[in-house]
Amino acid sequence: MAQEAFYSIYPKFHAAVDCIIFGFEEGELSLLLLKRNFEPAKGEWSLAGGFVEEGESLDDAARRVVAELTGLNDLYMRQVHTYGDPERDPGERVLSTAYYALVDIKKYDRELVRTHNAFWVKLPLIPRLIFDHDRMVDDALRFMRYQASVKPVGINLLPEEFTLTQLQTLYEAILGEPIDKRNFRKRIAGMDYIEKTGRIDKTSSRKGAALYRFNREKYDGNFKI
Amino acid sequence: MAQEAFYSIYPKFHAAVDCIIFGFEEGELSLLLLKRNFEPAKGEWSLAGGFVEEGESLDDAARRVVAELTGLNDLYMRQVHTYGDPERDPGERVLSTAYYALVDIKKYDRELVRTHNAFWVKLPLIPRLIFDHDRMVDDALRFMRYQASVKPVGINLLPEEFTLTQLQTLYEAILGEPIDKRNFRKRIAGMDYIEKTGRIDKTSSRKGAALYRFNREKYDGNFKI
DNA sequence: TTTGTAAGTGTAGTTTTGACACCCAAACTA
DNA sequence: TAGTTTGGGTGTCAAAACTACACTTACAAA
Repeated sequence: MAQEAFYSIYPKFHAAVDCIIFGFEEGELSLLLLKRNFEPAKGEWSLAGGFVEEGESLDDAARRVVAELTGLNDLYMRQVHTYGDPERDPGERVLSTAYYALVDIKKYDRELVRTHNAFWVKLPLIPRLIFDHDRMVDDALRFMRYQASVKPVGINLLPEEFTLTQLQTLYEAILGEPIDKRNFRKRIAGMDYIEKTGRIDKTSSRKGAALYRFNREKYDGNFKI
Repeated sequence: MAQEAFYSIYPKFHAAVDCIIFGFEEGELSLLLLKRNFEPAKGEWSLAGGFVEEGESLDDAARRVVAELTGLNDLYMRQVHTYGDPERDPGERVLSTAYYALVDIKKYDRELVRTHNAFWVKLPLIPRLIFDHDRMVDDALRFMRYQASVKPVGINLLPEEFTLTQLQTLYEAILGEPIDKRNFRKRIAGMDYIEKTGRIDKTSSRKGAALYRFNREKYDGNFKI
């Protein structure tokens, strides 16, 4: 294309994506992190990342990186921020765009994760990460918390059907503070897009707890106008 | 550096920044837009943009682009999003990171703006923009509105000293809805970081209106803990 | 001195939020 | 089979936050 001539005098850069993959287990948020058995920074901990390929959008690159590690497609993912400090990667200059992903921690491909030498690490135990990945985690966590406080994205960390106690524990983990059970259930009762399935979960208590599910149609109907 | 070998097999891309420059005048938000007298897309309207240079961070590139157009440094600027669709620029592939900037519309360098063939356009009159710049404006506006609802970033659109009526009109423009005068003033009265200067603005009314200023120290003291 | 303009001020009703404690259903055990 | 254990489920009241609403004031200009 003739227009290429306009751009050719400008520099080009490597472009990467780094993914903050959240899971939820035993009442705590976890991140899926790589103990790198490859260069650069072999032996250190990092986020799951990869270079953007020709003809691939940033969003697609992030989806590919997460799918290669977990076997999961169709995850809830959002772009967080792009990091462009010339010194951020000590090797060569790389622009990196961070995405967060929410995973139902029961579902990922354990074999894939093992072969990548990746591990779920609970939030308070996160080790120091390479480059500026610590900051990416901070920013992603803040952004995810904000989103969770505004719309029910947290649902993506739970199985299709969940109990209200699970949902409350999840939100306590996300927001980092205890929530009053009755007030919480009152609020949920006001959300018609979180609906009883009629089924009962018997694993968590003798009495059994009602299972709920998220109804996307009702939610979109309420808010998309 | 030896590590460069790891990256050299991956593609490189042009990286650009595009800036959504907000101003406030006559009770309405405006954007500073370019009527392009240069290729590509000569004759069409676009955001102020530029390519990232070697050794320059994304933030610095955005500051440079805005400074080159307005003569202003030290503006309030925030990264909005990075756009990476391979087809987004019909010329050649370019990753573009959008930033918004808030300008006191009294202060910019008129000569610079004129030579760039740039114009302040009130929000409802914004023309169709090139590439995906329309979407960038949407995203920036949504993000700026959110930030303004949470912290007093709007202040950056006003002169150092301002009246409460100006401030209210500004917030009405940002939020797009009328605000009750007494409730607004009650709320502002509760913010000790918006303080009376003791001076009076006589330009807007016969009676004269008290001038206020934003006290950054008090604000940081209240919220940075 | 009259008139016009924007500045400035308080209250009462409503809604939202937050604190708080007990009974229930079922399974397990003695 | 009675008793115990465990998490599930439910309502009220007080405080705080928010919303609606209308008149007086100071000054300048006519």
